[in-house]
Amino acid sequence: MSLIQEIRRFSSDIVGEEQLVKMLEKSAAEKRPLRVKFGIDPTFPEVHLGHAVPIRLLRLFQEHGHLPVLILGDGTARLGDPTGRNDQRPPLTPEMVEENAKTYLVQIGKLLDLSEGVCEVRRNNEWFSKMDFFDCLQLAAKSTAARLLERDDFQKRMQANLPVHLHEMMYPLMQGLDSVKVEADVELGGNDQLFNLHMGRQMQEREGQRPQVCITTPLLLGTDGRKMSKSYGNHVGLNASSDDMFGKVMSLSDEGMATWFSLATQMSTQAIDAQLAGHPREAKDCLARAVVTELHSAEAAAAASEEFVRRFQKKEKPSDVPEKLVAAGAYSLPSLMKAVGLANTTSEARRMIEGGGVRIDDEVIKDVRYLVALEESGASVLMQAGKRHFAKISAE
RNA sequence: GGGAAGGUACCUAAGCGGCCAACAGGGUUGGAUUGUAAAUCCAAUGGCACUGCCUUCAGAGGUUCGAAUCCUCUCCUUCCCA
Repeated sequence: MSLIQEIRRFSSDIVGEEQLVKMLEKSAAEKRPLRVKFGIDPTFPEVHLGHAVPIRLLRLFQEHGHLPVLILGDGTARLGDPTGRNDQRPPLTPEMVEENAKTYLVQIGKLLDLSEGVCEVRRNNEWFSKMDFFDCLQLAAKSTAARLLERDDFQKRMQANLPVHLHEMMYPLMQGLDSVKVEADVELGGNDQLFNLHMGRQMQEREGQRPQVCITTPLLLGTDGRKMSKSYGNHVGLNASSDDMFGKVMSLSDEGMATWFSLATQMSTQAIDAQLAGHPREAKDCLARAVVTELHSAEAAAAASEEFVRRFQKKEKPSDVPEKLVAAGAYSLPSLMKAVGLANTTSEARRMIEGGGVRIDDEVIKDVRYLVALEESGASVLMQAGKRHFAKISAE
């Protein structure tokens, strides 16, 4: 399959498709790689599979000899992309951003070769930190209020009588400036990024550069069918353990499977169709294996699958239960649960107990005043809270 | 600068002097069922040394036996006019 065909598979919109075809031809003839920009703001400590879709497309370009320009938005992260948001997020401190930026590189490195020569990693503070107020004014002069207010998010917020802050309108301009600074030929992003990508294209044109081609990738929805986001808890982190990742994928709704197959795995369309024709559970197992294989290993995937069957289909205990040590003594059950982290508060622990969700050594305990006797050093009990959480508690 | 409407738990949103830890829906959590899918049903949903106690209804004061509810000031948001 040619590069352009593969690109089409992973994209939902290509602005300047004809231009892209010509660029690819020219690049091949002149042996000059295209500069393909992808920017990500280190606003959270975790990168998830949703982010992985454009990254995978970026890798595709890389495999074909082009140069990924990865922008870690340590400048833009301070502001935060208002896309899809109807509230302002609390501003991040430079320290938090730096912390996140480091882990981002590790996580993205699982999918993309970040070695020098085959990839360019930039931080946009390189230019934003040097701009003074008048530079900012100049940047603001690059667009108009009407143009920026066209954005869907802003429209919706204004209709709902919610605030739209001035600095939020700067975000697309900042992202556009990135494109100018790195002289991007192509920029990738999720399909909610179209507006921002367009801005880069326009700004480059104003600066006398060749406008970038904008490619957006379809959105990978979270396991519950909503937009994948950490705050919904429906995301699959690239850093997640193999068991966790496998379990998350298995909890995916059936409707989402087809998209997940095509966006989160490397499988061919034929292989995917074959899977989808079978039992949904088997298909999902195959999907989960594929995902875990890419981010961990085939062995880890096989192990995670077995573990999953053992735990949830056969309802056996997990093969390794975290062990917690406590001082010898008798404990009231709710406070012990809080102490070992199976509940956030004792009230929460009580609720679980009353709801029949707590077992000690396989026996359901419904009495909130139950005392766990761990008087002798070395004594231990197996505690289960809910379906997934286990702890082996031993007395010191 | 002038005028109007608002700020209630994770979100939406009732309550407008005692029956309020606060209606309802969403979400979340636990349970049943199941393919840890969907759908459905039940329950819980501020904290704690839990038949009680403590801290909440933007913030600070005040009125009252008693305030989320009334008054004063402050902070924040939106809308209209300039």
